[in-house]
Amino acid sequence: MWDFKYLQSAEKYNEAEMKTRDRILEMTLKLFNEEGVAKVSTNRIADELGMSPGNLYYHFKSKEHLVEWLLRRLESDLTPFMQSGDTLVALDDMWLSLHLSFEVIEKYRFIYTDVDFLLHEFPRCGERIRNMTLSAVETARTVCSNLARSGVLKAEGAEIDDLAFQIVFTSTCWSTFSRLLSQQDASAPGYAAYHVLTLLSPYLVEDQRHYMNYLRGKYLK
Amino acid sequence: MWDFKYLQSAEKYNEAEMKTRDRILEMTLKLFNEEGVAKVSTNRIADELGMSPGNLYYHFKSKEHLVEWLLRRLESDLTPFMQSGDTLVALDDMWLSLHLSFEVIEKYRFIYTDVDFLLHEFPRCGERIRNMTLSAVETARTVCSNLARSGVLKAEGAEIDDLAFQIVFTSTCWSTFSRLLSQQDASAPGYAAYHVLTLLSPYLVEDQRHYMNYLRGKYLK
DNA sequence: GTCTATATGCGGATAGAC
DNA sequence: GTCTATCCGCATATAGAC
Repeated sequence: MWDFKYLQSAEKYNEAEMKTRDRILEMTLKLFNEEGVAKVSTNRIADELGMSPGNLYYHFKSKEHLVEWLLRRLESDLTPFMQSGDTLVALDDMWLSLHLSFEVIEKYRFIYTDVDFLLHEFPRCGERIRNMTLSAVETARTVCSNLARSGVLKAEGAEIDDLAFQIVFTSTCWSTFSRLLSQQDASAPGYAAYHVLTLLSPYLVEDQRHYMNYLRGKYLK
Repeated sequence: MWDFKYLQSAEKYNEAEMKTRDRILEMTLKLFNEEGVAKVSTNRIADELGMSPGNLYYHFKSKEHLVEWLLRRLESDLTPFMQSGDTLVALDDMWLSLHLSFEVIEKYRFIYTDVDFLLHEFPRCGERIRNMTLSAVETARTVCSNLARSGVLKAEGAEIDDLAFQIVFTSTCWSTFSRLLSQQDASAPGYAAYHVLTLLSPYLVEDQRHYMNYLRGKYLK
């Protein structure tokens, strides 16, 4: 009987805690994306939530932990794409996968626009970002190899390596560059996909290139 | 007679002042590059120079002014390359121009690695960086057009625009990405040139592509 | 030009009451 | 879980003596 009550109250306890934790993480993500990690203080985050700084620190014991948990979320949101390397054999599959992963990246864009700050300020987070990026290169290489094997892509050896590298480079740095070029930047994820497809374009076999130009065109309304 | 003396002393005054100003700017550049604008305080810069904070503020009345003067230097170091668009008709010329401008960019890399912070913290500087980048795109477009006209490059219209855009994107963001991938990063400017040449590669006419692969190869010791 | 001393405020983070 | 109050340190920037 009180077992049940205990469980209930434990559940309630967790639910409430998770709710506050999530509210904090969501506000943190919003502010970090909008104003940058360096400029947004923990006090500021608490303020915007109508919450005391003490309470925020009850849930996350340092600013670094806020970054770390957001990074975990990014990692887990990207996992499906990182594991799909071998299932992508057609251009269509690859395009969809790219497009969806850019939406994830755009959601956590501060990780990329503030990467240099994170590298210096929170080395442990920097290490995670580095590892994530390195395995993204591996995934991209696998995808390109498979596209080449299935005859969609005409590239070999070093060309594939360079291509995979440039795809990840573009994915990683695009938000920084697009924010530099214009303050209002709603269309950023679409253009990232556009530019990655542009990188692939010259290596595609003729008929696939036409199809891809059709896909690319859709990003330029 | 005291006219002369007056001039002399005015000169001395300026020499001394310029020397201190330059020492400050050089140390600032070094520290900003190594640790980021957000992390390096004006007190820290003064400390490293064995100088008082008051003295530093006598020469530069705010942190923003330090950034602004370094930005001016970057702009003036890049000017020759920005104006050379129409004189580059061979691949060789373009390559050399690229290589040299990457050395300049690498020298002021903090401008690029901290661009998002600068955009938020010092909007006036952000505006300058944006304008600089936009005119770099214009220059790149001119260069690509000329290479196409002289038969080195096989590209037209939208392809040239995309290419120019990607060249500037790569130049701008390369240092951020290379720093993400490895802490020790001496070879960064070389690799930036390598990747820009890789972007051009598929659009070059046959014989030029072989020559360019030779150039690219030199970056991979 | 350069220094010492200092104003002023905000940053991250903690203690202890409720 | 949440709040109030607060510690401590460092940041930018200035005043005024030398």
